[in-house]
Amino acid sequence: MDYQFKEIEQKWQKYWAENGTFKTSTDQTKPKYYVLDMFPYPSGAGLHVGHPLGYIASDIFSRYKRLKGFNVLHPMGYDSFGLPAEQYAIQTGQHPAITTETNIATYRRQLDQIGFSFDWSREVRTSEPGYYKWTQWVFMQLFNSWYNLETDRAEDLTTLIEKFNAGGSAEVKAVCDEDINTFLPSDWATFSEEEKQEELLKYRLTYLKESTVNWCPALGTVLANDEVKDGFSERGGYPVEQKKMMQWSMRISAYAERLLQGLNTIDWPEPVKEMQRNWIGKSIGASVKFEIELTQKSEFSTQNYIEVFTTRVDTIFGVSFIVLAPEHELVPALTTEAQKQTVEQYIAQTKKKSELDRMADTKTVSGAFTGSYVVNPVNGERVPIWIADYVLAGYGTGAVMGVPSGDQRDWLFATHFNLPIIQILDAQKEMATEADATKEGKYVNSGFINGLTYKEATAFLNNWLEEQGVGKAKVNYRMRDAIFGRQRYWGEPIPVYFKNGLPYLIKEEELPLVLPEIDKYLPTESGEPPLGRATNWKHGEGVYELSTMPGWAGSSWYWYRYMDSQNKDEFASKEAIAYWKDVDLYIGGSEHATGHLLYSRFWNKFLKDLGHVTEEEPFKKLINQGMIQGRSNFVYRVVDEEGRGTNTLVSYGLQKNYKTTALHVDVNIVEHEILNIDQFKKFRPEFAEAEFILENGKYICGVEVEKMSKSKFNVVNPDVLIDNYGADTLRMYEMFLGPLEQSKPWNTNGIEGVFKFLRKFWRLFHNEEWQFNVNDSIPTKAELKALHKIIKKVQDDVERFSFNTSVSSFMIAVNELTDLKCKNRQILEDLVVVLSPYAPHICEELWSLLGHTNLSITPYPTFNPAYLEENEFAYPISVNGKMKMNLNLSLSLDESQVKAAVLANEQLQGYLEGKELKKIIFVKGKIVNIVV
RNA sequence: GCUCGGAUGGUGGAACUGGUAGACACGCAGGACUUAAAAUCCUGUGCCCUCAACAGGCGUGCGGGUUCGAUUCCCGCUCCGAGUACCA
Repeated sequence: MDYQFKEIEQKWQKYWAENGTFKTSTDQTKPKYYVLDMFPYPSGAGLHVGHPLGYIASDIFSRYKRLKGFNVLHPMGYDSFGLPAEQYAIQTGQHPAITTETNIATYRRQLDQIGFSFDWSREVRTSEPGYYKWTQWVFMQLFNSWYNLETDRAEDLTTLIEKFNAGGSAEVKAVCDEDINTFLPSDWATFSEEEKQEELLKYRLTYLKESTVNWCPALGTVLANDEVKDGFSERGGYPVEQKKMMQWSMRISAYAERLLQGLNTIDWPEPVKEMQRNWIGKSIGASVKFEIELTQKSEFSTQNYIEVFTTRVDTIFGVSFIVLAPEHELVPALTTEAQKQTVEQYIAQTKKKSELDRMADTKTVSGAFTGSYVVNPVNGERVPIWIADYVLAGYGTGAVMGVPSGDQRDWLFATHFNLPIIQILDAQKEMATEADATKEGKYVNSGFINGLTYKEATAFLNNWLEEQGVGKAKVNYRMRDAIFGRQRYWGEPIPVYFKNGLPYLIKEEELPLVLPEIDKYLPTESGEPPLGRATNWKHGEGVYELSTMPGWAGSSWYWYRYMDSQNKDEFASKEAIAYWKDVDLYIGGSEHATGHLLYSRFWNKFLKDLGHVTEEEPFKKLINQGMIQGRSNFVYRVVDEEGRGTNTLVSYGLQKNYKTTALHVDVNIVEHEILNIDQFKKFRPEFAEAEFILENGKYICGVEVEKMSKSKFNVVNPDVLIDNYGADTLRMYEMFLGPLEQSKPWNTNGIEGVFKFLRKFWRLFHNEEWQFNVNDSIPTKAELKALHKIIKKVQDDVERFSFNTSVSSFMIAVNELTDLKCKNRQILEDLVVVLSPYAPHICEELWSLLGHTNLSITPYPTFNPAYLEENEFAYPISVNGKMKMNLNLSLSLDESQVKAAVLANEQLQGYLEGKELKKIIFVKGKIVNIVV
């Protein structure tokens, strides 16, 4: 029989499932290799052709590694908490768990028919209580921990309390809230239980705090910074506003430096690392306190200075003004009676501007003078205090020192408001049109640092400021703590209850805290989160937390659960973690660069600090597969004089002769841009009687690359392709499409080529009557050469994730062996093994026809370079990089023999015409060029 | 604005450390088989000049450079894509 892909694929998928072929266990005799895909959120739309791209690549790699003798962990699961299921529940009343279950079933069916080698016995679902029990458990560990700067790691809260008992707050160097109290051990002892809890909350790695949050009214929840894009929610695109709320946060800022340093130790794409570096946003500089001028001092009870953060402390003699963010807490007190109206007007004006306006409008200079002054600590100069919205409340201290000569924004501000511009470096150019931020030259107009260079001045000033107690060198990070609560239903309950307004953890034995049933998935009438509707959502006297965890909670540790997914006593056993350690290869989209991938690194480092895991970084190597875009097809409807659509459609090439409107047409009824008119009439019944203006007898459609979406009729469903060509063809074609990491539009046009290849491959093993036919002859040189070329090529390609080029090489190899009429068993066996990661079903079938079993763990054939060696060559040689001629030369000749042979060559002699032969250029023992 | 990535035939793309640019596939054209179609196979296919062959010229976004030799390295630009954005 010819290649019957359906039969073969069903047969082997069933076989793999029944025999547990890809079930993995810890095997100390083999080296481990952990290949992980970013697990999907099971959306209702099912998989489109873009989703499996990364899974296919990771599957090829996993299968290849198994052949290479590794014990491969390659699991799959679902990130099954999330907004869409909940939005659907709000609309229909159907429980999100049911929606999720249905969607997962679809995903599973679609994944299964592609023939992945996942170990499904390890499947995880983040919305299962058996799983989220451990997400809650991690939360509890974070709640019970603090970050000790002296040991530079997280520690259990008991060590903090010990320090409080021993030396009071002075003993402690921690990453904590700013408003901590200072107290002696004796004070601590007198604190009430409530007071102690309140103080400890400021140190916990997950803590409750009043903070400004991104509030999305349409979704009725807060969002993390990475879930907001340009002032709109990432999911749904609803407007987001700033709001002050009591919120759970994760003290990820404690790990800023380690998260930054860790990037140097992992093999990730540079753009992702760069994004994380920017997100962490480390800047090295100094904080400086500017004392507020005496006249206003009386108004300040707690603070009589303004603290600024600068990366250019060396420019401090050039300060001609101070700018505060309009929201800065000292603004009301600093504003003088005379300036009150101006300032209040300005604040009102900036408040009106939305986040978006403020971002778009970076050119207009605006600001207001408060009427107050500070004193520059280095020279005693009076410096006016302004407010302006180019200073952000959320970064640094919300205040900057204005140095117009060295900073372009300060320059614009100074120019606009006529403030002095002071030259500070002798090498600075004229500052008539812009600031000069270069650090060259020696300082001038700069008091005691005159004559120093940038490096000297910075070091000197940092010291000086610290000695005077008015400043110090400081490192600032842009990364904020991550908001950890969502006012939604479909997420992990936070294992906390409240007593006297303070949070307490439930006991570990009480885990999991199971999500309660509620009547409606909406906030309560009083505006509480949906969990407020649950009856008896109480812990003894206390009420449980009503927020749930954000979407990223469950995905921040899931790779550990795969190591031991059924464990009821631990999130994973010590033995499993010691064996599997970390993820060797992680494949997924780059859209998670500053979300999931950062939070996962954070939790991993935390778990390491507590000794629960062994590695500092969770994902050794990361690959971002490119996005598959949609490729839309269009038909062109002719529009009449009045602009109404007619019943006539004109082919793409002729449309410029008419007035037309473009209409999306289902890509599945277009092949090579030629419209299938019969199917089109069914697709759009209103065009059943339409007239078609054709070119060369065909209707040609227009093409555009857009996002894949139902409304654009450009979604290609893998099910259809598998039905027509089989999973092996789909797998190879997805790889053939182009480099894995490159984004590209999907185009089904070339799939025939891959299908033809698989059929040819099948035929290598059969005679004309479709009988299985291989022989035991001795392989010829040519056959061995073809085989070893492909062994080497695939090995090299897979190791560098260049899967597209191997597909081409397979085609060449099969063409060569077909031409050689190769039926040799030895050759074909090795070929099957080499191809099997790419096209596992057909290879399993042929492997069994060859009389073998256990293809998935058969050793990868050993490459023997001897088969590729050649002795005689006829190859072109250029002279002076120009002319080309063929010389038959033996590669075994040494250099002088080659020279003699070249000189003796008649053709060359004619060309040389007595000119001297200067140089012969060899590459890999071959002459490539002769210089005369 | 900044950072990163990219630009190669009609199309997707190949060329791994500079060494025959365009592999492989699609498409197109022609042919074989067939009553016909499908399937399969064969041939051609970067552009220009040429009836054609031979030969030649031009060719990897643009302009320079290094080199015996550049798609590859360096400098300067143009365009496209992604991320980020008043971060002091």
